[in-house]
Amino acid sequence: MPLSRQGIALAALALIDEEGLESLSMRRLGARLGVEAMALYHHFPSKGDLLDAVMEQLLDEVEIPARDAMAPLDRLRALVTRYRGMALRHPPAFILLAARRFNTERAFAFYEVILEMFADLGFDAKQAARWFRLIGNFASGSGMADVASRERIADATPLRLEHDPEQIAFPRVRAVAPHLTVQSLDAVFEFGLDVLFAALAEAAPALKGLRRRSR
Amino acid sequence: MPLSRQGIALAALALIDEEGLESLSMRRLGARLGVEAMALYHHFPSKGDLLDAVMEQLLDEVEIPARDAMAPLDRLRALVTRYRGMALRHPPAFILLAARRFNTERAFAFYEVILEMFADLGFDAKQAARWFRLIGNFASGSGMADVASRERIADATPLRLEHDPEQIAFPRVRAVAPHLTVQSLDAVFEFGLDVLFAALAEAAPALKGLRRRSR
DNA sequence: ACCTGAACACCGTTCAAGT
DNA sequence: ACCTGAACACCGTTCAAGT
Repeated sequence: MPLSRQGIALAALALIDEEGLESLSMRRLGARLGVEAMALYHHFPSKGDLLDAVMEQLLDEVEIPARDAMAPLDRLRALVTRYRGMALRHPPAFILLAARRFNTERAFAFYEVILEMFADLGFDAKQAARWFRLIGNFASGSGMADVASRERIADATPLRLEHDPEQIAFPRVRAVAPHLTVQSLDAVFEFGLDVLFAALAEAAPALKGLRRRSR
Repeated sequence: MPLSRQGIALAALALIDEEGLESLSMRRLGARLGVEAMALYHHFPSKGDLLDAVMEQLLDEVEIPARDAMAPLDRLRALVTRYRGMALRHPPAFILLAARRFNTERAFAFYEVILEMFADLGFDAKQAARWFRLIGNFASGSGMADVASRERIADATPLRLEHDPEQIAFPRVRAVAPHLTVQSLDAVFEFGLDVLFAALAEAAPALKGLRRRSR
C-alpha cells in the first residue's frame, strides 16, 4: 500500500497527539510509516504543508450540524461546543490551529458555513464579521487555555494552579484556583457561551419578532 | 559587561520580533550577544526557561492602570486593550503566551491584579473565575487572530482574505473579507469589548446601585 | 511515479576544560 | 563564576540515483 496525503496527515496527527508537537519530525514520521523521511516530500512539498494538512484533518473532525436539524442559534452553539471538544481530544495538535494561519480551501469552506448561520440570524456582512470574531476568538482562546490546563503539552512543568494552589503566594489566585480545575472547565466554558449567546440573541435581527412575543 | 538574565531575555525577544520564533536558537542568540551558545546555559538551564523569561518580559510591558486612576470597569477594559496592544507590537513572540503555559511568579502576580478588579466589581471567587476566563480567552484569542492577520509569522503564505478576497470561491467569506482587513481589526476588537463589558456591567454586584439609579 | 541514501547546514544539550 | 570548544544525537531539505 503506497503512501497517501491523507494517510500521512493522519499518522502525523497521531504522532503529535501521542508524543507532542515537537516530536513530529519528517524522519520520525517516516519511520512510523516504514519509509525514509524523504519519501514524504513526494506528497508534501514541505513540513509546513504537512502541518496544514493536519489542521484540515482537525477541522474535518468538527461535525457541522445540519441546517434543518436545529434553530440557527442552537446550530452555532453546537458548532462552537464541538470545536472546543475537538481541542480537548487533540491537546498538542490544537496549538496549530491557533498559531498557524488558516488559509486553505477547506478552512474557507468551514468559515462559509459559520457565516451562513450568522446570515440566518439576520446579520449583514459587517455585523457577521464582528460576531464571528467575538465568538470565534473566545472559542479559540478557550481551546488553548483549556488544553494548557490539561497539561499534555511538551516540556510541561507541573501546573501549580491545579496541583498545589495552597503554595501560591497570591490570595485571590489561590481562591480562584478551585474554580479553574480541569473538572470545572466545562462549566466555565458554558458560562462564557451563556453570556455570549444571550447577547447574540438580543442583537440578532431575525429574532426580533420572537423577542417581542416572549415579553 | 557580563551577560544577565534580563539582557539575554531582551535580546531573545528582539531576535524573535525581527526574525520570527523559529529563528531563535541558542547559537544565533549567543552570536548576537558576542558569546558562545553554551554561555547562555549559565543563566538559563534550558531554552524553555529562556522562553519563560521572554514571556515575563512581554507581560511586564502591559502597564496595569492604577487602582485609583479609574473605575474598576474602565481599569479592566484598559488592561485588556493594552494586552492586545502588546500582542500587536510583538506578533511572533505573542504566540508564546498562548501556546506555552503561564506558571511563573510574575504571571501569578499579573493574575492577582486582574482578580482584584473582579473583586472590586463585587464578584465572588467562582464568578470572578468565570468572567476572568471569558474575557481573558477572548483577549488571548483576539491577540492570536489579529497577529495572524498581520502576517509577521514565519513561513507565511500571502493572506488571501486580505490580499485577493475576490479570488475566494465562497460568497459569504468574500463578503465578510472587507470587514476583517487589518484596518478594521481595532473596531472589531472594540465591538467584542462592548458586548462583553455591557454584560459584565449588567452582572457586577458592585454596580447594582448605579444601574438602578440610571434607569 | 515513488522511494532511497548521502550530504549540507543547521539544532539543543552534555561534558570537560579553561580563566 | 562565567565562558569556551568539541562532541552527540538530532533537525529540514537538496540533490542525484535507483526502480
